[in-house]
Amino acid sequence: MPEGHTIHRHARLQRKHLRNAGPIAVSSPQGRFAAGAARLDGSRVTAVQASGKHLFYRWDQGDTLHVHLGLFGKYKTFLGDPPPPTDGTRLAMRTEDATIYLAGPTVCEIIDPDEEAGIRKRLGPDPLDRRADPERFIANLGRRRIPIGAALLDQKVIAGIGNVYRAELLFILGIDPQTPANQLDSSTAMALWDRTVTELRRGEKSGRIVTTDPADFGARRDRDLDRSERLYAYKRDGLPCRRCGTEIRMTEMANRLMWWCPSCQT
DNA sequence: GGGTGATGCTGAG
DNA sequence: TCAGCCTCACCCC
Repeated sequence: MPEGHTIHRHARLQRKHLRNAGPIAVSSPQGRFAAGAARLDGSRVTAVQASGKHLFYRWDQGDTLHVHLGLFGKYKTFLGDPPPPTDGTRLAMRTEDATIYLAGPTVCEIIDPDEEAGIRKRLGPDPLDRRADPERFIANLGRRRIPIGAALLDQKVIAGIGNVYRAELLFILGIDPQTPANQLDSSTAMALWDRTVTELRRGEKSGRIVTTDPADFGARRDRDLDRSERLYAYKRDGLPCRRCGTEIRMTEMANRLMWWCPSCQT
């Protein structure tokens, strides 16, 4: 379930359990991270940081653990006695009161400072980072001729947007996904950044992606919405646009499926 | 119980 | 451009 909001949420929630807990029991039930787990076992976590879709854990013996969930990766956290790990559990971290299981990540590795610098260098500004500079995002767009629908998935342009938010943000701002990135005027680009910040923060808080207005469905909170009510465009091909009634269309862009309203997004 | 799709990304060609 | 990787939740019998 991982776009940037999920990763930042994991960082925030796991920080509570891991940071300044006692020594952490680290293992790799599945075995594929056995050497790394052995190296971390019994150490303490001093920080958990999210950057785009990457997670970095600082350990007091100097190591940094790097995790990227990819498409399939999932965390599960249990308070008290955890159930036995599944066959796919790559990493288990256990403190006195919580156990965190990680399964299916694309990346779970111990890295050195140079490697971390390399990863960070490849990332554009992160809308969930309060120190992020929107001007960098605008400058990045200005340098690309690719469609904005492709640029938003490029983590070097902006870090943390995934396939759902790409479709939703372009719909909300009424931007045709085919528009070349360098042809967005700077006020539109700034509005796109601002809305991205708003929506990702909203997702980080609630733990789910909701871009519609609950009030439109007679609901009070994001969590009260049915699955079919949460989004404007994503996976709604063939259904009427919530704003104008035109059929939502589906196409492929940057190797991923993309949904948009041909009448609202021009 | 089996089949399938998924909110990601890389590296080979 | 495209195959490949990683795991599990969900859907349909």
